[in-house]
Amino acid sequence: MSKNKPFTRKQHIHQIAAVLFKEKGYNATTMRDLAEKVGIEAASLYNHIRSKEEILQEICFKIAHTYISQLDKIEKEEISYTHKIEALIRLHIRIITEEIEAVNVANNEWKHLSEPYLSDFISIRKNYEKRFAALIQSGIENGEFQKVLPSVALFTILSAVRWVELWYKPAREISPKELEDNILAMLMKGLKQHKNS
Amino acid sequence: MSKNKPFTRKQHIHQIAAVLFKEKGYNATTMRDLAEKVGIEAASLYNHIRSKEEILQEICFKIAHTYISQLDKIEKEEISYTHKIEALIRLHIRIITEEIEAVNVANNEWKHLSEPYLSDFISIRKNYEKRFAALIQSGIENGEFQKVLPSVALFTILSAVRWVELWYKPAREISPKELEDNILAMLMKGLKQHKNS
DNA sequence: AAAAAGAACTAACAGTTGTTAGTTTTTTTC
DNA sequence: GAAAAAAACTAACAACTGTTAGTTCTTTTT
Repeated sequence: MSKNKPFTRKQHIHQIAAVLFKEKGYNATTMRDLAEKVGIEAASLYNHIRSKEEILQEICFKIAHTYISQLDKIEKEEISYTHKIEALIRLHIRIITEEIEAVNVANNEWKHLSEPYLSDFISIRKNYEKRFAALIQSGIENGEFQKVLPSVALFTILSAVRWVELWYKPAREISPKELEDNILAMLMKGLKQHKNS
Repeated sequence: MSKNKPFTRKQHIHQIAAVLFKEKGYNATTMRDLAEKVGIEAASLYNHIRSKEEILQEICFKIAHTYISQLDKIEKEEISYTHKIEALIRLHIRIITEEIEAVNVANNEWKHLSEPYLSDFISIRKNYEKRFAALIQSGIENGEFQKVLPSVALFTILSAVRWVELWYKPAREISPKELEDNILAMLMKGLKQHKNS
């Protein structure tokens, strides 16, 4: 029972698995692929994990939990809806740039979860979207935002920040901060020039 | 040699394959799954197609061609950059709502293409993005658009319309036209209320 | 240093995969 | 209606899959 190490072997396996799941997809990644990258035999993986799907489960739910716990915090803050939405957009971009592989897996490979994990994951996600949409709705009622359909605004925002995941590379010439500022400008102000600003 | 039918068996196979590839992913869809949905034995599929991957190839390149040919047309029209970008956004939404399964496959399963198709597909796509970004760039230089990074604007737009593919269902209470209008409003005007409009 | 626990190994399994070979049935052509 | 072509079938293959069993080596604990 020794767990005072900075990185356990299990975490190491998860990390490499996330990279492979992202690159090749969950189904196309074999336990032998994974084992090779880790530097052991496929059978040896089972000293650290219970199954291939367990890896996927832990990646997906870890990311889901990260988003939820941050949303909890933002909901409680006493700031304008504009600032709440901005905070959420920045949050998404930051999580993506920090944990790009895991986020990608959670976004693209969750469908390979088996029940009851699949249903769980979907309902966690729906709940998150509902709460996000409620903030937009409040901002519209408040007069802070234009009268758009909250669901459309929600998905426009969520998908806009999601592209970061497909596109962002640490080596890129643009910093996460710049990225945040530019995306925020696009989403909050729109593409069109306004005569009075 | 009889090809005067409204739908060939091959087209039928492609159509069902697109649905399955979308639902379960390319790798998780077996030829036996596909055959069952078509109503024949797996081996019989090979009277109509050369291989499993050929199906994926034809789906991906058909969609790529649809986008490219429409972009060709829009580039040539003599309208403002604002109208060109709007036309492109509407185009994306329309293609997605009309061919939702095939678009989903082209967007999510292309990575399972083998060479040289993989490289081909990637370069077609990059070329499309380059031309789209050039239109945004011109609009900025022109003063029609805000000074955002063209690449960020490009990806914000592309990803915003892409979510439609994950979200749109023909049974939904919202029509494609409404969807277009709402997304356009979000992207062009932004979420925030402007005092003078 | 002995004992216990952890983590690696080899070998193999049972099931699934895309695909081919060879044959029979159905449809089209003349 | 005979001949040809198209499309279905059954059977099977070789490769690959996740995983287990049993064993050996290495590290930690006492």
